[in-house]
Amino acid sequence: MSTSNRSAYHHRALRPALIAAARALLDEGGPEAVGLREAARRVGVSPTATYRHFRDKDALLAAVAAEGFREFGAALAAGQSAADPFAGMGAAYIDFALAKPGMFQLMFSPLLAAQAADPDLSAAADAAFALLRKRAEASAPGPFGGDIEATTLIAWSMVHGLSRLVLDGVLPREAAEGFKRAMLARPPGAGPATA
Amino acid sequence: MSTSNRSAYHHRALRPALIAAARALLDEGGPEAVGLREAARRVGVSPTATYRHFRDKDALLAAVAAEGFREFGAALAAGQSAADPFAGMGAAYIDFALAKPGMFQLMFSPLLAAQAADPDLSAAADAAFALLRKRAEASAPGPFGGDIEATTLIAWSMVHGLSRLVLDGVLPREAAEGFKRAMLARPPGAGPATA
DNA sequence: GGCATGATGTTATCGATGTCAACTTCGAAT
DNA sequence: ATTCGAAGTTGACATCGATAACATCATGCC
Repeated sequence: MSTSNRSAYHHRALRPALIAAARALLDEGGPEAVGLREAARRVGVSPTATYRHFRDKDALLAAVAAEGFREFGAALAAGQSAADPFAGMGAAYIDFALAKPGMFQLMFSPLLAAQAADPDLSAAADAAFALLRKRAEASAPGPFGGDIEATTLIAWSMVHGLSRLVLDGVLPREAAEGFKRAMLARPPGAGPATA
Repeated sequence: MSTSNRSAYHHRALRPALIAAARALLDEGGPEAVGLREAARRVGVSPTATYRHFRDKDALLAAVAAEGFREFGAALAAGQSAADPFAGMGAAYIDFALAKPGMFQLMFSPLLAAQAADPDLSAAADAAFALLRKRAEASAPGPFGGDIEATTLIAWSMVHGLSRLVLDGVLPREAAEGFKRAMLARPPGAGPATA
C-alpha cells in the first residue's frame, strides 16, 4: 500500500496521477477536453499543485503524448510481424489511430511540434518514426518506386492521411477497412493491378 | 462610402466583417488563436454583438471554413488544368494546405464535423470533395489499380497525409516538393518505376 | 410625416480556464 | 531535534464564451 498511505497532504505520486487523469480526459473528449483544473480535480488536488510537476498545460500534454508515442511504437512493431510486414505495419498505424483517436490527434497536434524541446517527447516520437523508415528501407523498392525516401514519404502519407480523414469525420470508418484490404492486395514490389 | 458613413451604432455589415476578422486571426495564429471577443474587438464592436449573427463561436468558425472550402475547390479546379491533371490537382491540394495552414487546419478540424448541420459549410465542402472524386473517376484505372473508390481513397489519403504531416511539423517543408515531383514521375496509368 | 416595432448593439454579469504570488505543511538530512 | 527544501494550498487576476436585460436605430405602416 505504498500509494494509499499517503498523508493526504503530500500525494507522493502526483505526476503520474495527473498524466493518467489527463489521459482519461483525452479519451473521453479529445484534446480540447483536457484541462489542468479538471485533471487536478479528478486527482483530488488543488489546481496549482500541477505546476510543481509541469511547467504549464502544454508540458502536461507533452507527457501524455510521449506515452502515446511509446504505445504507438509498440503497436507498429507488433504489426510488422504480420505475413506482409509492410501492410501489417500500415494496418497497425491505422488501427492505432482509430482505437485511440484523442491520443492520435494530440500526438500529431501542431501544439506538440512547438513542444519539440521536451526530450522525452521527441525521443519517443523519433523512435516510433524510425520504425516507419526502417520498414520502408527493408521493403524498398516498394510498390511506389525505388527511392527509400520516396517510399517512406508516400506510404507514411497514405496511412496518415487516411487515419486523419476518418478521424476528422470526412470519410466513414468503413473506408479504413477498404484501405487496409487494398494495401494487402498490393504487396511490396508488386506492380499495379492492371488486370 | 456606403460602408464608412454608418451611424457608429449600427455597423450594417457586421457579419462579413466578423468573418474577415476571424480569418485574419486564423492566418496569424491558427485555429486556436481565433476568439469571439478578439474578432469583435478588431471590428470595433462589443463582444456580444456577435451573437446577433452567429449562434456561437463554432458557427463563426463554420462560416470561415465554408469560405475556405470554396477557395479550396477553386484551387483544385485550377490545378486540374495542368499538363497532368491528376498530379496537378494533387499539387494544388498540397499547395493550398501549405499556403493557408490555419485555414486548412480549421477546415479539417473535428470541430467542423460536428458542425455538419450547417448547410453552407457542407455544401462548400461537398463541392470541393466532389472534384477529387471526379478526377479519380476520369483517371481510373490510375496508378493504384482499377477501382474508382480505391483510387479516390488512396490518392486523397496521400496528398492529405503529406499536407498534415508537414503542417504539423513532423516532416520538413521540402518533403512536399519531393512528393510533388514523385507524383509527376508517375502519371496516371503508368506502372511502378521498376528501373 | 409621425410613430410603433423589430433588428441590431450595449452593459452587466456568470462560470470556467490557465497562471502567478505568497503562504503552509511535511519529510528527511544533518 | 532542528532546519530546509520540496510539495500543496489559498487567493487573486486576466481572459474567454455565453446569457439576460436594456438601449438605439431604421424602416414600414397609417
